[in-house]
Amino acid sequence: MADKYPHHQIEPKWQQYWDENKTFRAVDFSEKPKYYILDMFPYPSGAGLHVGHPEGYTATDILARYMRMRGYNVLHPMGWDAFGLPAEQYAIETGVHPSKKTAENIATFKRQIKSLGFSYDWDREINTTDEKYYKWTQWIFLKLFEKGLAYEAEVPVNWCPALGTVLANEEVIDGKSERGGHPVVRKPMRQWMLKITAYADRLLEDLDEVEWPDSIKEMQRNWIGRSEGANVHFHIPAIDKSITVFTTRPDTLWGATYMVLAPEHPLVESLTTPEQKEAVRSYQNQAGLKSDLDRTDLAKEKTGVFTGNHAINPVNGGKIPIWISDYVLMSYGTGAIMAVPAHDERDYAFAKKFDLPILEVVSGGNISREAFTEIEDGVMVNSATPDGRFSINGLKPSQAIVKTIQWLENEGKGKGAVQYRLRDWLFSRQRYWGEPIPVLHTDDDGVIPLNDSDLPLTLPVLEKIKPTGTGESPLANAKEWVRVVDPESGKVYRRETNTMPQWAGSCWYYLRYLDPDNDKKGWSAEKEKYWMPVDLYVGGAEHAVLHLLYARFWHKVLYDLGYVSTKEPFQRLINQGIILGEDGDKMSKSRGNVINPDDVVREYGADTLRMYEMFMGPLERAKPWSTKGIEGIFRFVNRIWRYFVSEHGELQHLSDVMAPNEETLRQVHGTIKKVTEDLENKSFNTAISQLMILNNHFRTLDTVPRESFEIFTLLLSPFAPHLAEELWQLLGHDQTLAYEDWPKYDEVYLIENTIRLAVQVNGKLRDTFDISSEASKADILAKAKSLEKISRHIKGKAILKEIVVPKKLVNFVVK
RNA sequence: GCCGUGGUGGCGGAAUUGGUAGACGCGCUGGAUUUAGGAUCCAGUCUCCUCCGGAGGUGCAGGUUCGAUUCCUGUCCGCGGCACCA
Repeated sequence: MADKYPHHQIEPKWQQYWDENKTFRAVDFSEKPKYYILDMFPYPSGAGLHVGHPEGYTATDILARYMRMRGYNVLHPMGWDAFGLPAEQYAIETGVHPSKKTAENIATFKRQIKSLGFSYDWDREINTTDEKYYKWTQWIFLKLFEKGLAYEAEVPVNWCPALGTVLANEEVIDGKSERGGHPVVRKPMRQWMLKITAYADRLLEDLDEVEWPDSIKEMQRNWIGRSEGANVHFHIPAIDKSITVFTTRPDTLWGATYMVLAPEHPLVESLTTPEQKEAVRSYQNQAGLKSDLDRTDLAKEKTGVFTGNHAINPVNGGKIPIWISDYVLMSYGTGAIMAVPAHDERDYAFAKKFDLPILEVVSGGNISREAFTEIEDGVMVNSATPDGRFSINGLKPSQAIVKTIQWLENEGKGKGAVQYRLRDWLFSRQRYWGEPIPVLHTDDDGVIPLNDSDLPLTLPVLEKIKPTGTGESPLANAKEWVRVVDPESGKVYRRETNTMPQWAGSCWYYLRYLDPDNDKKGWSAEKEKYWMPVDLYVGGAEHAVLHLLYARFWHKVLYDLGYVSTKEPFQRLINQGIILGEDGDKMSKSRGNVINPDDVVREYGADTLRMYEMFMGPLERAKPWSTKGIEGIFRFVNRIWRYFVSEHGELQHLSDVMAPNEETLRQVHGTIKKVTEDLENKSFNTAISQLMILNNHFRTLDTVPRESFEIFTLLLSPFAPHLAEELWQLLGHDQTLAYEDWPKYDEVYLIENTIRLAVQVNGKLRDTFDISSEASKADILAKAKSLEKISRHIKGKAILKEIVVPKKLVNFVVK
């Protein structure tokens, strides 16, 4: 009995070989077609790699290796998204500087990733915390600033007193901080914002140009949330001002029986009547105390207060009461709505609660029971101007919308408008461990951007990183760094102490890989033209919206400025599903179901881990880990090894002279076909199962023709590269197989002389039989009828129909 | 609530221009080998029945069809995202 596959020797041996020979270096500019295949780079956490990381990395690695063998010039890089809160929190707790902790974490991640044998071009490794990298992150910020896309604003932010910092919405879960679970309150603060809303339409439209999963595109569309409608002006005689509302249903203007303002609306103060002042103020206070979440939580029951004042409905002169309620958000539209209770569910609920009139203007529903919101089924009624000169009665709502907008525009009472759910991007963080924002502030609140030549603006080394407690970044503690004196004028400036969010570095890293050592530019135009766009981008679905939207936004800005040549950065996208614990739950330390890839590599080797992660099921789906399952793959690897390699380390069961027989040729070429097609479709699990089938076939042969085994080795190599390289060397080759031609199949060998047909009677399977693939329809029917099991079922019955599906089945319909 | 996505043996999963449901792997059962265990190898393994033959079966209920995991209608459940967006 031969030994087990000695992965402890073989895997490090080939990893070293690939390193020393720079086997996977991507060459800029080549006659070969290019293929840029990218992984979402990891945040190197202190916990190290978990088995979820290698899932996507293995998929891209298999494809990268496959594409090299298909003759492509492949760019497949890896790097580190290394800024972020955890290292800063760690520094605050332990006093260890984030740069030190980050370097350690990166070293661990790199060792772990390298132990899996991925074919990255390590010469292009990047690190977002490297000043040579973030110099260019800052440079892009200056471009955004020059274009007027970066601005400062007082905005209410999620202030977490315990962390002494402001959190992004995505870092707040259930009103508590994601890290630590501390309470979070809203507090207005001066912040940097990026005007992503200026690109809303293009971010939406260009989704049509990329090959992404529909679900991700849909999520981005929903996030952008474009809706068409009209802004309509309502006059308020008491204060002689008008309030503009946004509505998607201008057709229902005649049914607007009241108006609602957000409690924070600036006109609330002036239009509230003295009698209502008290009630309004107390409602405003209540609403102000609630976080957004509380407001939506308590939304089941509508609340609100009458301001005492009225507005004039512009279409019919009707006097309608103005209320305030927190179901109207200041942050969307104009912070004011016209309420049409008959045709809007929220308005309906509010009107019922406060006994406000409900007026039907679209017939077809039953407004005594519920709001009728259909815009295709239904007919406009009660909708004409008092003088009768304009009417939409009798129209479908969808037509009435268009007509009403035209009329509003002609009358100067409103205008067609588009609203987005998307908000501008809150871009500053009150943190130390991030890219410094390269601007100076003057005494009089002026902002002066740094010159390109002043970049990078590096982080000062702080002896101790601690929150200022005021909400400012710990950088504010670096007094000498903050104070800048102009040597010529002697003027004193204050540096910006906010830093950029973690998203910043990941918004353009795919460009830095193209030209990682360039210190004159972020990347060269020629290299960008050669390599972009990213042909395939693989990562977790948790980045479906934010990272991908932010990166697309930056890319479009760079496109407008002429720095990149493609409208979209990522042509194709695949989201890998998460790997669950053996118990089917999400892996987490608290559940104790975490699998450490180091343990798996030690016990089974990298080839087994790689193949198991691919064999578990379709890449996109969530799948539970199974220790028994990985042993099955380990057996497969060992069966290959033991059958073909003797205990003396020499090949066996092979023949140089024997030609493959018909069956072996069919199996080998069928496998080439199946594996190739599966790789094109990213169906790694079925490709591996086909390799198993071929290996099972080999093991039924005493002697396997060498040429057949060589093909098997090449087909196996993207999946289990260490094992394949070793076999390739044993087969007598003195160079890596990484650039061997991918095997081609010949249809000739796939033709079967005899085929097995199924025979059904009334659609039920009754028997099967073998017949020449060339047999005529008549022969097939005759033979089928002659089968004992068939004649039994058709005897004495009338055959109504005889169906022959070529190469598949025969079906008799009898009665 | 809305949007997206999925539901197939004991388990992971395979098969959709509609054509033999359960490939491959795990687990399980039996056998070989072994002092024994492990490892390895061979065979079997959707369920049920009156078992050389039948019946049922892809979340559930219907429909279209000679034939449905695949198409259509309704419905239930899991997962992900959004959540008063006017």
